[in-house]
Amino acid sequence: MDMAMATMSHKHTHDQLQRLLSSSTALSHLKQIHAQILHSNSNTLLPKLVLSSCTLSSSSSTLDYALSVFSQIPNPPTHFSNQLLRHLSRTPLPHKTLFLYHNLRTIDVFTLDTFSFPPLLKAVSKLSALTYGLEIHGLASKLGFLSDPFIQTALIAMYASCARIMDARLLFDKMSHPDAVAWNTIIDGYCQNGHFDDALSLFEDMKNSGVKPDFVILCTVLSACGHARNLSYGSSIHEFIKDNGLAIDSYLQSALINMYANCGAMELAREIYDGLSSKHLIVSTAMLSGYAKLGMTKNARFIFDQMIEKDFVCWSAMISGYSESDQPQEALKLFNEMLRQRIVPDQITMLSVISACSHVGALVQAKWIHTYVDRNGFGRALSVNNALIDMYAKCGNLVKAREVFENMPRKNVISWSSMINAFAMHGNADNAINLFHRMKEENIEPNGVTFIGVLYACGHAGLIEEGQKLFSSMIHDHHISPTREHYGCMVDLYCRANLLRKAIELIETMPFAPNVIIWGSLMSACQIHGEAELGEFAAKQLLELEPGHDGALVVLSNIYAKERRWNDVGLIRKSMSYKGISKEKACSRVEINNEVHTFMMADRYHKQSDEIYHKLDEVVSQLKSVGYKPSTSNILIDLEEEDKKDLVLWHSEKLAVCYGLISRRKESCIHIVKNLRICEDCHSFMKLVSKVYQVEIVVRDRTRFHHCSSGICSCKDYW
DNA sequence: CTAGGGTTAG
Repeated sequence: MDMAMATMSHKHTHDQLQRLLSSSTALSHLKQIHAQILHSNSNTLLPKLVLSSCTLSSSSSTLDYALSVFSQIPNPPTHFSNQLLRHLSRTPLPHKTLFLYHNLRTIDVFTLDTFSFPPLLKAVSKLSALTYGLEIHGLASKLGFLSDPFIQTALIAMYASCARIMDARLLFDKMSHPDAVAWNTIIDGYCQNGHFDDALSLFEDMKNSGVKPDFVILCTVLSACGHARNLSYGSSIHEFIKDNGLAIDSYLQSALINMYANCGAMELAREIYDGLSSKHLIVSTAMLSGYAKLGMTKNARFIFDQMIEKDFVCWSAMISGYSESDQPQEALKLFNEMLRQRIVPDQITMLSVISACSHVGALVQAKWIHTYVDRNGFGRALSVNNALIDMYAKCGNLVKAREVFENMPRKNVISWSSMINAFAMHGNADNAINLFHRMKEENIEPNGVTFIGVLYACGHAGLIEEGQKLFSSMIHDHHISPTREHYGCMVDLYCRANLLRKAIELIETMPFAPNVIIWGSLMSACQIHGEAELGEFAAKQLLELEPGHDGALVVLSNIYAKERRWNDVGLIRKSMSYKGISKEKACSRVEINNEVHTFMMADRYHKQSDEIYHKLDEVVSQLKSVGYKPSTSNILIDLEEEDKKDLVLWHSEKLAVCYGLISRRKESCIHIVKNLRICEDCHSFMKLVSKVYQVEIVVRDRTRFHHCSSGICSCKDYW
């Protein structure tokens, strides 16, 4: 490489340049060769340069460079643009393929031949960009290419991955003699759309039609078994492979391992895995994700760390493993490490990362991820934007969530539902409901999830009648049969409004047995409205369903504590410690000047701890002068009154807000994320601080957001 | 010697 660079100063022959092109390993080097090519008029080398830069890396900048060189080539031969299309469609950044397609279209329609369509459709499939798919289908039709079986199969794949499985099926049924590839594509299509049982029955159809299952189809079917958690069918395929003495290649190995792993049969997966002499990258990824899905992230990480060769998929698997197993910080850490090692993520990686960011709830990280997404061309994907809406909402920034939503060129029912849910979470019921009506005006059909959002919004804003109307409209106008979750929303709506009789009536008449969530909602309502007797009943029902449910035990003891029945409190505490149950430790994070600080109750780990407690004293006396009285009614433990006051004052969110007051820049709001529900005392504390110190405070607790300013909270004390 | 399908991440 150094030698190559050293020779750049003098003029090169065509052959020399060609050799340099094949040996280049850096973009900067290719750019120098580019200059030489132009200088020596060896323009016939430009295509070679384009392909070299593509194979060098699939990062956004390298591909952009390749495309810009391509655009300098006058009249590129079709076979060459096809090669480039094919290459781009296989990178993690398939939208570059469509970019090239646009350029080609502006040159001349007939630079596209039948060979151009499969890669184009592949890119469309990866992006699930139906609008492009339809356009390209139309173009292929105009050019008379639809009888080409390659294009037919690619179209089936395209429709299937754009969630139009029926269109895919129609095309498939039109094929007179579908070959193994076509069968596989349609079976895989059903899998992608979640119809695993249909996929398995199509597999039977295929066998009956006389087409012999090949390796590829066996892989697809095994994967269907995994998704359908159909261990018996999966095992029977395994038997079939053994009986027919088929050699098991690395694809089949990973398909088998994955099937067992997805069915939760890690021992069987492990059995195959341990027997392998060399652990192929993909096989290891399958094992890794099997463990990750079961929440066994340590086992997963062990495999990950032992892998010598890692691609973006296994990084994604590990990241999503953390993200889905309640370790979002680890997920983000790993993503940073991935970028440091210059591994290019794709859309799916980004979805996991965005989801991890939502779980963490830190706005700085959220904004950083958003910038990254936009700079690297992921911002066009519908699913990515949907995830961004949810992320901003869960990070407390409704304005940004809305900005993403409004700027989306295309929205689907998930986009609308996410935005409605975002408003609901923040107690902004009016906007949630307005958006719901706007959605209907734009003829987007709401689904069951959409209604969960609006009903939740109504419940949290005390809009009883509106909620009842929507619930009935869902059933009668939209023909959606309510699930247990919908009933849960309605029960909660009545509970919060202190219409406990109606809540119970609904619980008794609904066609489901009440679950933990429904009893929990009734129980909390009783606690807030001081209905000790009914609350005790609900808590006991809950404990019946889930003995040792920590929330129920805590609430039950709170109910007793409020009534000063210390004996009963003691009994519960004893049974909790006996069963080894304890309330999850409370912790709060505050984000100040792009840094995240974590506080536990009464902790002194922070380096400015003294200052924080000093501030706390000051704040407390300030608030007391405007009428604040520490309320100890929610303290579980039977302590002397004075000690309880200290405990409640040392709640982690109070420490966090004091740190915020010390360190925030002027005018900025204080943003706190708490892992549990905020207690009554902290809630009034926050409201008063927002008034006395004229600061906006946003608290995300376990279930919702509280925006406090000028002494008022967005939840209207109703949570 | 340039064309379609597979395993792993959601």
